[in-house]
Amino acid sequence: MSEKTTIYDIAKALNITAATVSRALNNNSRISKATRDLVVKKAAEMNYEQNRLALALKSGKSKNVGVVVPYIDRNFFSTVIRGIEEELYPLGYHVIICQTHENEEKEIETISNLLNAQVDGVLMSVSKTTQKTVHFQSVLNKDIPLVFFDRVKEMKGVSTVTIDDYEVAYEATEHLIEQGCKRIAHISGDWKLAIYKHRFKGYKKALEDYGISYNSDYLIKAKSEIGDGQNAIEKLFKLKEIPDAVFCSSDYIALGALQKLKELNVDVPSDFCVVGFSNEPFTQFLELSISSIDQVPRQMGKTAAKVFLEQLENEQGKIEKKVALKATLEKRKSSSRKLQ
Amino acid sequence: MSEKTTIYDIAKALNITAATVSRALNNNSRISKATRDLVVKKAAEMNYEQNRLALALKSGKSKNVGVVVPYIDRNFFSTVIRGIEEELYPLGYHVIICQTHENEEKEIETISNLLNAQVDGVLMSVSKTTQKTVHFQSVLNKDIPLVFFDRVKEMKGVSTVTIDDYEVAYEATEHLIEQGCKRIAHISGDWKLAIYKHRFKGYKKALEDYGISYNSDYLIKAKSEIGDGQNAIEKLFKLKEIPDAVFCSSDYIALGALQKLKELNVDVPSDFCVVGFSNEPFTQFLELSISSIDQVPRQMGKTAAKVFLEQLENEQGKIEKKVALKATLEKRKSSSRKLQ
DNA sequence: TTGTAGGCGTTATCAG
DNA sequence: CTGATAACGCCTACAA
Repeated sequence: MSEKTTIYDIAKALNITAATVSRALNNNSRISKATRDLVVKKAAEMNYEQNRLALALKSGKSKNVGVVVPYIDRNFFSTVIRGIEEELYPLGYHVIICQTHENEEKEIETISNLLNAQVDGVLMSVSKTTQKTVHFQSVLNKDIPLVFFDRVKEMKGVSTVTIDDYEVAYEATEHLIEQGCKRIAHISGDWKLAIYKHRFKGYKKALEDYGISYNSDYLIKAKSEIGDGQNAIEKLFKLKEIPDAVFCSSDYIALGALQKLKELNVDVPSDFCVVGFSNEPFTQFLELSISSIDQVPRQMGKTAAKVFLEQLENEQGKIEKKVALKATLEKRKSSSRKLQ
Repeated sequence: MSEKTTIYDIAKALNITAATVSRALNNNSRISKATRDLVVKKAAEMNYEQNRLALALKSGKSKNVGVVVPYIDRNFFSTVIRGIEEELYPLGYHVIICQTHENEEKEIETISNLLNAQVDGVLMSVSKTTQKTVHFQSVLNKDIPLVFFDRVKEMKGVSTVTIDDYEVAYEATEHLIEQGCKRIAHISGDWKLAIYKHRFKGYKKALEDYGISYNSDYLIKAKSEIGDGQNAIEKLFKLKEIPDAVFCSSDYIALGALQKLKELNVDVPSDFCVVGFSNEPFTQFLELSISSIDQVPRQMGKTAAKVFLEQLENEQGKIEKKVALKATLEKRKSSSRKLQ
């Protein structure tokens, strides 16, 4: 029972040739209905299942895609992957997932492994530390679609799927201004990642448009952890002109900020407003729920998958698509003065 | 540049045969250092990379494992997968992920696809709706290791990795008793899943051991959503003898319960204690943090991977391993009277 | 409509 | 130590 039956086994049992079996199973036009039925029946009887590996080797298409992310258990990434899987599974693709742990070396190695495994495409979010682009180039050199989502690297030949970071950051800042905030701080991330730069620019533009002068003391760069949010608030509250709002590039920073604000007995949102980024599940469960930006991760995954498929079709065209999805600001208590 | 170089290309360039190239690249003993160096150098020069697909077809080992879960973006599952990936990647395995959406048909189809793709093993958490076991049997029939984690089905030949649901449920209930709770309710899930039954039994045993008689009015079966927690509390508070604590099989239920309790102006934990299950990230971020049980998902993933590897080695032995990891109760505010 | 033969890229076996 | 050959399972010209 542990033996796998091949088309040869079926052929032998039916006294025909493997080629005929193959044709019958693939609904090839050049086959008589009689033998087709016969073969199909026998195949079922013998529990035949096509060996995708052999097919892959023969056809040059593995029907696998590689998905590379920093950490798979980050809510944002796992949701993107969910979208990718749901879009690609019905078409017969399998999704191979790999983690870089935000490590460039690992990313390079991973991509090489994926290429060796003959994936039909690579969908990824680049690691924070990544500087080189040779590994991306090696994907392109093999004419394999490369799609970046969220964390992108600008390169010729690769498609990208992002959110409109600039616009939504503008929108968030505008929202804070509308709440009556005058001294709006911004906690940003590592500018090596374009997303953080875009968010900063949207923030700054909104200030300008509303006649609020940009104060560089109000810009803090930090990692994305709770402690960083606490530290940032501590720092901001030592300034001569203490801010009255903060737009954070991460929900964890926003959470840390809120914790520290509570410690300082600052009333949120009356005296201070907070907006986060990512719409992590916890933001809505808090007593003092956190306004945040939904990055539509599932849609991003589905879109990335679709872009991959498009690239696959236009193998000659080498199309390079840049999609920016509309992210949405979820207004919650931490920044809703009027609702109080 | 889009051409992939094979060992034949190298052989041709060096005027030797492909077999020799293969040997050189695989550090076969029967090869002279001179030619080996020559080949290795040339291979690097020509950007040679081994085609895993061809190797897989030849060897019968794809170096891929399939991981099947209901939804990949559930924190618990994505963390398990993280553990699996981290354990298996260094050994050259790739992880293929598939979602069942809690649908038996999809689960059956998925496993069939995975088998066709010649995965070397299947690691999975069964869908809530699954009744049949034929698809699991078909994995075993091909002598491919099958490892269940968390949500298992008892079958000969499969290994399982779970947490000690019974013990930790006992521990949680005991903890509530120690807080002085006398009328402890339990919100359970669908008993088609063994985990829920085990948790109930642990809960019941603890009551018995402490001389508290079990009251069937205090047992509520529910799904795992916030609304279910709210409804449960509503129901419990209509009883003649209103409970003073609840042990929930899910953190979302615990959250819903707390929301409703607040609505009813019940003081937690002074007048009512709550314990959840899963240690979802949000439980610790809440103002009124929720006591919960950590299912050590990362460790579960790593363990499942190790068990898979063991099964692989003992291909003859057909060992069947049942591992129960020690889960830990994280005591937080929702049930900590003494700390208040 | 069906059979024959070759090849996808590797490795293993058997000679030499 | 190296070369030739076959085989993994499948598909697809080409020939019959």
